[in-house]
Amino acid sequence: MPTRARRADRRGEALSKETIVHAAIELLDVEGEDGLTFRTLTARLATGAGAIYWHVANKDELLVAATDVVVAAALAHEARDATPQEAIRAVAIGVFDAIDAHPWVGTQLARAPWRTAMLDIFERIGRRVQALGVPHAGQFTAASSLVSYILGVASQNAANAVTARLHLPDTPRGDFLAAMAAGWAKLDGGAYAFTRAMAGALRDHDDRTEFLAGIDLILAGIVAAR
Amino acid sequence: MPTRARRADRRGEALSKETIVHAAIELLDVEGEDGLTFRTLTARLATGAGAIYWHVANKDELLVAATDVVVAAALAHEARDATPQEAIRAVAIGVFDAIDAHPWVGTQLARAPWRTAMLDIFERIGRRVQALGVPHAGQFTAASSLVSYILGVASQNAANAVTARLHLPDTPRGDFLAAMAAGWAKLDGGAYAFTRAMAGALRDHDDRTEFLAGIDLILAGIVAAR
DNA sequence: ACCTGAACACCGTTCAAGT
DNA sequence: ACCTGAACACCGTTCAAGT
Repeated sequence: MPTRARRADRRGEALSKETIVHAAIELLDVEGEDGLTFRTLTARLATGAGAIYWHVANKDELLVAATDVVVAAALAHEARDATPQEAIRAVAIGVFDAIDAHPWVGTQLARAPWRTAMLDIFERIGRRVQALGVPHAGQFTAASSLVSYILGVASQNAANAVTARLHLPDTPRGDFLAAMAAGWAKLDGGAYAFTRAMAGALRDHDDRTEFLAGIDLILAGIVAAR
Repeated sequence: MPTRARRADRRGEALSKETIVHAAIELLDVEGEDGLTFRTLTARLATGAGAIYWHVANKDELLVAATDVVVAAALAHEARDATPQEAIRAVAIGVFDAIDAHPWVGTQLARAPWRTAMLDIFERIGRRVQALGVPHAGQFTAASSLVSYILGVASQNAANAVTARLHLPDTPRGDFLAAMAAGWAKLDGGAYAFTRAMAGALRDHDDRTEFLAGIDLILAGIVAAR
């Protein structure tokens, strides 16, 4: 009975959109962005391509659903009795870490905006912007600037990590930064005077700290404009 | 003589990396991100796939080179006798408009960071951050926050435009925003109270103005922290 | 040195056929 | 209603063969 044996492979779970999305997330996490194909997915779920298409319209819908699951998990717990600034930082770090753990989410958020995932982030941030006392006319700008910054930096960070892993696997982050900083230090002192001077800062910086420092910069600007 | 006739198709120009990159840019602009394939490219250049691979290592190198050309053009003219703030705004708008005109550049900058294109933007911004009087220790954070914001928002904007064009072709921007705002206005008042309240702001906002307002927010934060 | 174009190893998606 | 898996129309890339 091949059918029984195959069903057993996904532990008796019936095929459903949820099962499919979770298998997709696992493939994306383990094998990377290119690791998810309808062939790897049908193999893992021990089924045919048509079965997946019965539950899901196409690959894009699958990616959107997977992104929603990860972002929802990242936003799952809300910090109570925190200042608006602390709460905004918490959301930012939550999204940052989620994208760091699932780099493909960064690609996805950069490509298909204003779906559920992004809306949830916007809502979370926006409430805290209101709590900050920003007048109504400035709330849209403040919230969307923060969201854009968060998604932009986090995605770029993830892309960096993927590129680094691709070109120099098994290289510790520190070694990679040192190598890149060495490259900056060798740049032309005329055309790239600033970048060159930043080589040291690049080598010693911490992505998360830097990310949060940028959030604080925007928060300071929001408070100053208030 | 088929060879002569084919050469004539690209107006006597010999095949070179430059010719190839320019043809790629044209395809990307006219046909969109998916419009560039080695088949459309060989058809346009009236040659074989191997000819292109002789000049270019792979599709990724082609995309990177195309991005560099567009960004270099966007940064071509530097504003003289401008305040640092004005100069930063000018760079930001230049990149924004370039990505708006060539949406595929946004995707590219979000995926393959720290290549020439991004480095050039970083350098331009960084010099003005220095001119702003930011102490050395804060320059890296300030410059990379600005660059991240610029690329993040501009890319998201481009992705939005592409999505809109894809799903609702021939719909004016205003109609699209109105439809989206109507969607926001219908959101659940509990879970999405903030987003719902922003429906009006979404409908009436201008992407460029909003983008610049975010830049000003960060600039205000940088000046406040100085 | 540079170009040709068929061939290879993949994709996402469809669909007649099964249960 | 749900699943199977072969088939279709594509991809990027390679490579023996030409000039």
